[in-house]
Amino acid sequence: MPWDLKSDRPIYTQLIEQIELMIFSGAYPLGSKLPSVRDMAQEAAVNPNTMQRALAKLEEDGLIITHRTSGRTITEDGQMIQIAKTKLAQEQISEFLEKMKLMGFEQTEILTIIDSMVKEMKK
Amino acid sequence: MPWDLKSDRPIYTQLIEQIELMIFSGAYPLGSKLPSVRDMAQEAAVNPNTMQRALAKLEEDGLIITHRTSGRTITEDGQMIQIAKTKLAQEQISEFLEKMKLMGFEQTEILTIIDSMVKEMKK
DNA sequence: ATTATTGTATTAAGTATCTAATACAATAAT
DNA sequence: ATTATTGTATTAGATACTTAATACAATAAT
Repeated sequence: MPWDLKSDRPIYTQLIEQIELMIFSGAYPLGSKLPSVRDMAQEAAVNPNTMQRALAKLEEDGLIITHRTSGRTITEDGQMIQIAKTKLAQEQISEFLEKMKLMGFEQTEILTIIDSMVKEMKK
Repeated sequence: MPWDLKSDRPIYTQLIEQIELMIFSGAYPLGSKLPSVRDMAQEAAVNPNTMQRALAKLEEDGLIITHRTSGRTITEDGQMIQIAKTKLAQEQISEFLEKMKLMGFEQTEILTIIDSMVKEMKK
C-alpha cells in the first residue's frame, strides 16, 4: 500500500481519498477487515489521531463499519460502494473538464489530447 | 471574474491557480496591467497579505512582472506562458488518469465516459 | 512640491492541522 | 479471571494559514 502524502493539503483528507480508492478498486474487498487504527497509522507514518479522524469520516459516509472492540470492516453493501464510486468519478471528470476549459482548451481538443495520452500509457 | 475559494485548501494556492488560469486563457492578455494588490484582494474578498503572497509566487515563476510603484503586468513572453500552460495541462491529465485507474476504471472505459460527458456539455 | 497610489514589511490574534503522550472502556483471546 | 487488543477521548504543544491593523519607501499623478 503506497501511501502518498503531500504537505499541500490536510493529511487526513488525503488519507480519506486514498482509502476510498482502495475500497473502490477492491484492494479492500467487501466485508473485509481493516487493520487497527494504530497499525494503519504506523503504516502510513501518521499519528493515530490523524488516521482515526480519516476513518471516522469514512464511517460517517457509510463505507466502513466500526465494531467497538473488534476493529473495522468494509461495508457489505456493494451497491452503495458502486454509487459512491460513480459519484466520485463524475466529480473528477467534471472538475477536470472545467479546468481544461478555463485554461482555454476546446472540448474536441481535450479529447484528442487524452486519446493520445491514453495510447501512450498503453505501451 | 468569479473567484471560487473553498476552505479545504490554503486560499493563496487557490488564488495562484485561478490567476494562472486567467493568464493561460487570455483573460489577462500578455503585457496587460493587473489591478493593485489591494483591489484584487478586495475583489476576491481576501486579505491583501494573502493576495500579495499569491502574486509574489506568480512573479517568482516568471508569469507576472512587478514594477515597484506602478503595479504589476503580465509577462510579454508568450512562449513561456505556452510552456507553463502545456505543463499544467499534462499534469492535470496525468493526475486525472492516474486517479481513475486507481479507482479501477479501464483506459478505454475512461475514454468512453469522457466522450459522453463532453457530448453532454455541448448541449 | 504635494498628494495619492504602488508594492512591501511587521506585529498580533484566531483558527485548523498535526503530533505526542496518555488514559479509558469494551471485549476478544488466553 | 486475566491479558491483550480494539476504538475512543483528552490535553498540550508546534506549525501553517488567514485576517487585521498599521507603517514604510518609491514614484506616478497633480
